[in-house]
Amino acid sequence: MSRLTPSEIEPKWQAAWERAGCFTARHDPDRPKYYVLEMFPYPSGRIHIGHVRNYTMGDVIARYKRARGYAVLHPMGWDAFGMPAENAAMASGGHPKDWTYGNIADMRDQMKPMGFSIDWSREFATCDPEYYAQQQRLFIDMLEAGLIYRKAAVVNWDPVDMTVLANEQVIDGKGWRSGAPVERRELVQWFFRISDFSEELLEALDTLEKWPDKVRLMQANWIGRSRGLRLAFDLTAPAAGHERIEVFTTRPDTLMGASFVAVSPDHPLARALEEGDADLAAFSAECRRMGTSEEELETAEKKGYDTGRTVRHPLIEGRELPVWVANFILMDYGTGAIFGCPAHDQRDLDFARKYGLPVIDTFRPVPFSSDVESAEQEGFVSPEAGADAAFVPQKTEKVRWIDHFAGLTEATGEEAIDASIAHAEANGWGEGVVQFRLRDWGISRQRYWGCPIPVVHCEACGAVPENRENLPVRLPDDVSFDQPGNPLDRHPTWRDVPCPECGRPAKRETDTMDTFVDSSWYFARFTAPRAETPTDPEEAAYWMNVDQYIGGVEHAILHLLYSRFFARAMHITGHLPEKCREPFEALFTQGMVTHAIYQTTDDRGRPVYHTPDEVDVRETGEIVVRATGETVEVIPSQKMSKSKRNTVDPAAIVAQYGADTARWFVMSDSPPERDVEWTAAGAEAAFRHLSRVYRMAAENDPSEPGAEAEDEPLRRATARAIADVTEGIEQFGFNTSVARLYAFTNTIARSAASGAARREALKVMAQLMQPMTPHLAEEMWEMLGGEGLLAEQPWPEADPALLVEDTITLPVQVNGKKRGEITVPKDAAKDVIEALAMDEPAVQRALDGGRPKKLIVVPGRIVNIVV
RNA sequence: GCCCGAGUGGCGAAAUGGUAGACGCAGGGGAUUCAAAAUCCCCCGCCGCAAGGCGUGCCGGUUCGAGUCCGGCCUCGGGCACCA
Repeated sequence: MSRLTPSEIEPKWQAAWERAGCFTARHDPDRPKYYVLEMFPYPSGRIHIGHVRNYTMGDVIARYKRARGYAVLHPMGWDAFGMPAENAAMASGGHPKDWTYGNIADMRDQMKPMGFSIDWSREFATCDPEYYAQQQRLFIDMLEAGLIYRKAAVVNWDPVDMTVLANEQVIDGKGWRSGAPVERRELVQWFFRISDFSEELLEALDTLEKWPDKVRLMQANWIGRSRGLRLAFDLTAPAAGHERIEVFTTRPDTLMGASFVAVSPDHPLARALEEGDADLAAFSAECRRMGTSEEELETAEKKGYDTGRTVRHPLIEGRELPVWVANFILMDYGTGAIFGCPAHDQRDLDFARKYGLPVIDTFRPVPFSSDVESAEQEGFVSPEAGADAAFVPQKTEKVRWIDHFAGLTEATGEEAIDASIAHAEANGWGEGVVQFRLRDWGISRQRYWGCPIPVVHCEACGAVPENRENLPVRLPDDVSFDQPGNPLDRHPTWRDVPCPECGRPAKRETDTMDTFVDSSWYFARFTAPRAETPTDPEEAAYWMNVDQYIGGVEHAILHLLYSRFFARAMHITGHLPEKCREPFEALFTQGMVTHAIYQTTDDRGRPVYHTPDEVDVRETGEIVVRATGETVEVIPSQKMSKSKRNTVDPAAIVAQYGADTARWFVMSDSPPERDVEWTAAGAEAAFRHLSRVYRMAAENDPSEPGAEAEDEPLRRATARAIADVTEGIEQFGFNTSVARLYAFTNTIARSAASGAARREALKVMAQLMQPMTPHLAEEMWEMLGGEGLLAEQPWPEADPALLVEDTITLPVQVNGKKRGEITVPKDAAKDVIEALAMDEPAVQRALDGGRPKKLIVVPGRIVNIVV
């Protein structure tokens, strides 16, 4: 019996494709182009099954589009800068560069046997000096275009290791290595002016029709456009040189319910007051002993400090409000100061209750019945009357106002906000403003393994960009990681350079760029990866935009938003054409592959993680570390990540069953957009199926006679399979395409048609399987006498005449419940269908003598009898 | 805490508002075999002898008809600006 042997056929066909140059992207003005891109990987060391899933999806699209006649660009590269390389160097010696390039080599070696139709000649890593040289050029162009500036910003500071920590490295408010409580510290850093593009980035979301709605919504919320009022509260007595506090509010309609003003600990007034108030200074210091993440700020206990100062309410003569410093006010948003209206904001209410501040209703619900005077009579308890829940109705809901300054009685929140802003502007006590949540993008990182910021600091000339002919500013190789902090800071021969402008002694910028910068333009670089400029205009004009971008939802906001900003910046600086302002035409966010995490703890109580192949499941169900027998704690599934070691290595599957089986397996079963919990069962079944298909091709004999009458149904089934599989691929429903191919296999296997007819069906099967299992498909194509390489054949077309069915089966419902079925000619008249439906015995039984009130016939779909 | 998703048999899942469970896994039965492997065929949501009833996380609503649309919850996952 013929056997499928992947270890023989897979290398054979990979070599054949290579020889024929099938996957080299060719700029061909006579053909439509198609650029398919999967988010490039971080070279962590091993590919995991999530990568296989991601790149197989892209490969299915790439191979399909090639068969459809497109000039396809399908490149691969490495997002190669970042912290893990430095962590590895600190943990086990060695150099980040060696670690990174070693990992890249390993991962490339793992990926090539997968048979992805990638143009490897365009490969690059972001840590290649040739790449980051162009990134530095972009930086200088953007600096000159006014898109970059410097300002102070807070970072997580580890006071023991004397180093800046990433949010990820702050665990329960402590540094992950030192265990010391982190502090917030201000550093002067470089920023991209992404917030200048807030309005545009928001509005352009509407044009991204082939993006998932959820991603557009997440981005819109992130940019966070809000209309509100800016107004000032005058201090009753000037304090530390301040006479007023400017606040921004999105709910100016609740101003009559204001009962306190709160400012951020970083607000200039709070800082000034610290001088003469040791308790306040202590409070603020405590606030600063906290990480910088919004999550930490928002989930921390809300705390405040009464400054003893007061402000005057702008509209109520004689009302004075206390001024508090509160840990939940962000200096980065609005003016860093708010007024609190506890009756209509839960956070303010919690704060007011905690510190005994007044609660004043400004509106109540409109009573449901017309014969009562107030909501109270219907049992509503307002916050002012002691309720623990703030009254926060939808802004579209009508409420009854109490003594509103603009004279409102009943109005929705939206109407009230508009009226309030209009009133404030007309009477000169406030100004309507549009505020965005989006902040400028801070890119300075106090680390070695990143793209050096090409700037020199000169005492006379200030921050001066490096001369372009001196690019790249290369990372020095002779550095050590035996002490914390940035090795560039303690590298005098690299750091001390003459000023590019005046030539006097100066110092290089030792911060490097955020790695998000690297990934914000790599897609453009792939169009001309060896160009001496960031892009080549002709290549960019031809290949851009990315027609289909594929990646994880976890990148829905930051990476995609930064890339959208960068595309605009590159257009402004002349590196991309106008049409590239939105660089990704279509986006598909695939689900993550998740797996349980196996954790033990070391003698200091710190977590130790174990990979799935390091543990055994005992008969009792207990899961233990194979080497030590220690019982592990099983943490529920999360996305696979190197740091949690819950990754599954596809190498074992590939070694046992081959790449096609791994590819087939990750495309089947789960819909691509959904997360999938990895289980090893099923790979065996996938291999069995591929073997079966292989055998059917190997054993096909075209001279074998068959029942002539069976040829036609097989041709119909073939046409149906072409239509359904194609639709599945077009709609990213790869799992349904796979299901259709299973069904088609069964149909062929059971068909009594002639050998020749079966051969034709099997050739189509090979064509339809080619995107998913390319090696098997080539082997079949060859065995079945197909011309040339299957990878270069056009996609099969379904004969429309064969797709039409003569009769259809209609379900018959009684009161929405299915009771029977009728089979009718395709174009049966409505009254014929009605009569047939009424004649069904099961229908008669369900009617039970009742008379039909209404008969609904949905042509081609269903009959519903309403009694 | 805030923003965004997801939830359907024992399991992975399918289903333009129109037959819930296609296809696959696991399981059960059978054929072939001296036996086994491999292969092939059949059954397979739950309750019920059956007729039938109940079923898409929970509660309510819209509709002739809801897994699908609307409102309110629950659970799980993603993001929260220095993980990538």
